[in-house]
Amino acid sequence: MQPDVFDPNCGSREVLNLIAGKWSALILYALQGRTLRHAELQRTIGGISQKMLTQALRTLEADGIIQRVALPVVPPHVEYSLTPLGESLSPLLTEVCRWAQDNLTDVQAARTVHAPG
Amino acid sequence: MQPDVFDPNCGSREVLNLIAGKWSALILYALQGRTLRHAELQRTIGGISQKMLTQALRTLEADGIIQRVALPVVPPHVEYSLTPLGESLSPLLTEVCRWAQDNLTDVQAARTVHAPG
DNA sequence: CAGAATCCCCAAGGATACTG
DNA sequence: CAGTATCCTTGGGGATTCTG
Repeated sequence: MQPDVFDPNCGSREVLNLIAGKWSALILYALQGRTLRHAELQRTIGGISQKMLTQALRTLEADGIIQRVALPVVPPHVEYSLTPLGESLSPLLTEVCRWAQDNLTDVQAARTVHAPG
Repeated sequence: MQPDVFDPNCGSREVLNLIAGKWSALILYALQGRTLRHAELQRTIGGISQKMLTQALRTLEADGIIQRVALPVVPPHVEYSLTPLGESLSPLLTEVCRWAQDNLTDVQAARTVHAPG
């Protein structure tokens, strides 16, 4: 039996929801091919709160998507990067982010047509 | 100035959030290359409520992603399909759904390692 | 700097009932 | 069949404060 995202009881549905989170795609996009620290991530991703960033990072780490490395120094120095599993997912979400940017105009035009007045 | 999903004030962020909705990816996945009626969509996507399906369809329609065709018959017959814009987005989300299915095992393994006991 | 903890609010979303 | 309307609950998520 293959995993099936159309099946609400299949684990792949959770995985999909993890990805569908408001911030996951942006975090993966930001970590594409580079390592960033907590503060750098927050600065890169405009509008994300510290709480949500931490929470998303924890979840993504638990799911094996990103790797967290804490250097034992004072003040703390924590680096986040993609795992191989994350590297395989990142390009897909990057594509989606790019699509959002590239097709913004078309979407806005559709909205105008659809909601006249 | 290019659209930038990292900018919280850029419209592309909304577009991304539209995609990031809990059901959008599944709906686009389900409509990949075919036309489905309301009830068929609900049957295909396990676990979605009628309310959420209708709501998501309305939003996707307003954003020019899907097309709604209501045949003037009794009882009502309404068909949903992708617009050209939707056709350009669908493959990307389909990839993400497939990734969720294909990498379910790895994610579950990572969770087990990460949360021992 | 990284993040844990707390408070609080609103929107997502489910369940149910009703309509053309 | 394809919705709309209503009620209600959950938790997503922001703001703020505190700590090693």
